[in-house]
Amino acid sequence: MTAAQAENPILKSLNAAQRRAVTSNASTVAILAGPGSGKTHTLTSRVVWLVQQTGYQPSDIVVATFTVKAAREMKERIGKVLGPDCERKIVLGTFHSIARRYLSAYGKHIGLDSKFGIADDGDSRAVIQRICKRHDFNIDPGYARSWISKKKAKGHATEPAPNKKQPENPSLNECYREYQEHLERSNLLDYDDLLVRCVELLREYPACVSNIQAVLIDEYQDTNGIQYELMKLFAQARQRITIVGDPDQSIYGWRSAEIRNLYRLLRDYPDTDEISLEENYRSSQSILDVSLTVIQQDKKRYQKVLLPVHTKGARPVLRKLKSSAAEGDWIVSEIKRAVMMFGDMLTYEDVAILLRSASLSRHIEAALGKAGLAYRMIGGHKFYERKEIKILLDYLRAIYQPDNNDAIARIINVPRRGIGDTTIKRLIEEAEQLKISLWSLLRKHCQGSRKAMTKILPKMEQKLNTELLRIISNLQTQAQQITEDSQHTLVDLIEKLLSQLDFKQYLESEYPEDHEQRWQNVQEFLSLANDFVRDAANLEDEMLPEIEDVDQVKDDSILGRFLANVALASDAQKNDDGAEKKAVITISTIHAAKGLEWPIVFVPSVYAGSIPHSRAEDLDEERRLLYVAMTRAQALLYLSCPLYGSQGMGTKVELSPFVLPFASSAFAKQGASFNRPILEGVAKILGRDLPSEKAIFAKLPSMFSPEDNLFPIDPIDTRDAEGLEDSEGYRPKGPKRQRLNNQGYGNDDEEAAEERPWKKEYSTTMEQASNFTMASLPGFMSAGAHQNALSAAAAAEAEKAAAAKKTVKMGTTRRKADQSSLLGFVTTASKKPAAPGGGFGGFGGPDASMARYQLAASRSAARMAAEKKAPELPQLPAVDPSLAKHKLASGNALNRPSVIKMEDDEGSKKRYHCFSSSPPRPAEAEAVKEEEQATTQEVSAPDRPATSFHRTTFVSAASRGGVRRPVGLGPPPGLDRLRKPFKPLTITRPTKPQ
DNA sequence: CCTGTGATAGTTTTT
DNA sequence: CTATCACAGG
Repeated sequence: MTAAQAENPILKSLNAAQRRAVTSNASTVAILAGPGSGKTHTLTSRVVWLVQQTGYQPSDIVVATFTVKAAREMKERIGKVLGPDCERKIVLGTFHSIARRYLSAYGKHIGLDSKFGIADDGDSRAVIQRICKRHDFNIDPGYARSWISKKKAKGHATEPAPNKKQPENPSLNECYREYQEHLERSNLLDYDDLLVRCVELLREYPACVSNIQAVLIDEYQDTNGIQYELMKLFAQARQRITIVGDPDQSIYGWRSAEIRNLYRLLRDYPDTDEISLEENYRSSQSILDVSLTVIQQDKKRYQKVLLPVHTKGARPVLRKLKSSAAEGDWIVSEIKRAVMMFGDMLTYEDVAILLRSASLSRHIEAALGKAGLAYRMIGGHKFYERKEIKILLDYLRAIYQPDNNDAIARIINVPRRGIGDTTIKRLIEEAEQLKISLWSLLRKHCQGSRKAMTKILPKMEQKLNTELLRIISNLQTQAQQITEDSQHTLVDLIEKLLSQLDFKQYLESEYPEDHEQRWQNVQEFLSLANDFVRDAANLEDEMLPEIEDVDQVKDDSILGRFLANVALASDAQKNDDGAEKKAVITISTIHAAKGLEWPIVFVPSVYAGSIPHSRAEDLDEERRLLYVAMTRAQALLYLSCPLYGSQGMGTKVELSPFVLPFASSAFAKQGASFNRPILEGVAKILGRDLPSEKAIFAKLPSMFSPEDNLFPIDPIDTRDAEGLEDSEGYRPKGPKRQRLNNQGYGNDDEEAAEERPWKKEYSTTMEQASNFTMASLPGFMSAGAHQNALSAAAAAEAEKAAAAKKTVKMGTTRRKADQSSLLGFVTTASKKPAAPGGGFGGFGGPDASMARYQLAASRSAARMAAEKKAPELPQLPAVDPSLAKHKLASGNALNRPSVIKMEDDEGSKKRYHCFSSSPPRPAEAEAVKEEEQATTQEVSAPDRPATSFHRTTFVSAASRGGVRRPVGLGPPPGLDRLRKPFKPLTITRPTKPQ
């Protein structure tokens, strides 16, 4: 066995503990492992092992993950080893998507219509809101929603604990009941229902999982009660379960994840083989050290070993910045410095900026945009949530399920049909009262068979009849004709919908500013639908295995599956086939970053109120969140904290309590010097070849600052440092703005002294960066790049002008706007990957981020201009404003040129038509300098009124923490082993296979 | 009485 | 970016 194991290629890449986990014969295996210990790799390998060595059929294996991304990645990895055939057969996906598959195949056994739809967030919210209003319930609909969700997510296992002192508001139960009733009537399941109903199914009809040999769960610490039940039920035939998890990375408590499930598992399966993975292959030792310092503040947690395999590496940095804007600028400068100083070894692709909440990205995006760095945003807004897409989806949902009142309600007046909110609301109420669907109410009314009580003006009725009703019923007919082999496809259906709605024209009239971009989103949507159809047809994806004597329903229509996919994936698939990979910086929420890693990680806004979030209920979870963020870093880790929060710039902000106690001892105050040993250390961690010193220095621009010294290390808090300021009256403006107004040098000395070098160095660097890139510039530059360059130049000019105003003399000559090709180089460079200065290369979608920046810029410029009553400049946004909202995970979509035209219908049906790499369309107008200048001011000193929103910080959050005790680590009754579930590797119990 | 518009304030994390 | 409010116009 051992000899054979050594030969086995699967096992070669594993260490001893991992190998034991992969090959364990125990029927239940619990793998506990810290970050970076190869959890997913181990789990994947175990799947391979079970197929290849144990001989299970791929179709008899269930692998459940928590997020879509994890599912995709695992699928890919398994496919690589076992081949696409296996990959397809394994039942692999998120809990929700697996549950949906089973429900649509076997749901009829529990009386579920197989054509059920999935109620998304918006649906649930709308329904509950309506119920609350109707009954005048004195509850916050949002609260009711989460209350209901929690109730469902808990599952039965936890239920025997209703003896709480708090008498629940009876209207909550009533709300729950009605909500459920409503969903049922519309044949909808919400996210929790998918799991609840699936549990029901597997209980009552175990035959449909009688084939299951093994169940594997990733990120087990994030499972909630109902998912635990689901896991057990999936495994009910053979009881073979493998779980992987890390309690320290449990960050989904707010979604009812229960760490307790670990103990439950050990209690329910006493023979579980427990394995810890202790080596960390990801991060440098010093990153691990600091991360551990953070997580160890949690006294209740179980100590775990994290053995670094890498060298010490550069000390993690905790940087204090003056303002959020400065924070963004510093991040940019530090990214540039790192990329430069490492020669070709690091690209922008290696950098991630991780945020507690998506809304914190504004400043970061502004700074990146100003510097012309492309980025991709993960988390935050979803493609399918875009207005124009949502409308189409609601039409499709109405076509698929006319009884979906909420979908109908949202499209009744889109495009405008002169029917207002009040009428719609009344119609819904009437339908609900009659216990019929809105759709049949409308149809009956228009056909004259039954007059609606609600007054419907003839004009409305006309439009309803000819537009809404006709379109939907026509398309319903067509939708029924869509089968695998007919020439009617989903895409045709959508295209017909588009033309019947005159959607393009609708967008033009509704969004005169940015209809083009929105129309392109629609094209993207078509392309996604097309991809979906192709994948569904070619791969027969998602098919559950046939089981003897068990019949499943297979009429799962393409449309239904498409809609389910949209609801469950909630993010457009990243389609990197063919499209050139672009090296761009990643901005992500911490939650969305789980399971991922980057060589360089920034965690900005580490202040109380952000992390821990002011509304967070569970402080330990917030700490774990920070721990997760920090442990994403492989080689360089930077935390930062501005002196003033972003909200209105007036609120002072305190360093997060999670790092405060050892802020100065554990962290460096500024970015490390990238000397040779450091560089080599990083190269070693990443397993990359470090360019020679000479090669690196040859590429450094002449005035490049090799150190992190462009920003003061201890920014001085002007307000505190100078008591006078306070007595002179507090002005709710940004610190910088204040300074500009306070030109006098009286008691401002300290501030001025601190400020001068900052500004000066900063602008110089910008120019420098510009110059050096420009120097090596090849001739070609795309229009879009040119435009970016223009605005960057303008911004730089403004920057300089601002600096000049402050009597700081700049030695450099003024650069003219059209000299700006530097950024053009960057853009062009991405097209030739190995171009010299490739460090700066990967700069794929500058148009996107730049455009966002510009948009924000021109808007605020306009606003400021208006405020000042200055003569308004012609406002021609150079780029479609909608870009600013476009946070599609794949940056590609952003770059889609507008060359796609409707008449080009040959091309528009091709698969890649949306991923052309041709240059962006020419600018429609040039940025005007004054505008940009205003912009720069705006960026550095937003002129917003101060709000004291962040009052609620650590303390008050703590006091609220008592309300919901983290489900915890309190020792479950009895069994001693439950209290210390994971022994070190050395204590190995004999395992008895069953 | 109803619809459309403008202004304003508040925005965790995700299946 | 979106829910809510006040107001003008149909």
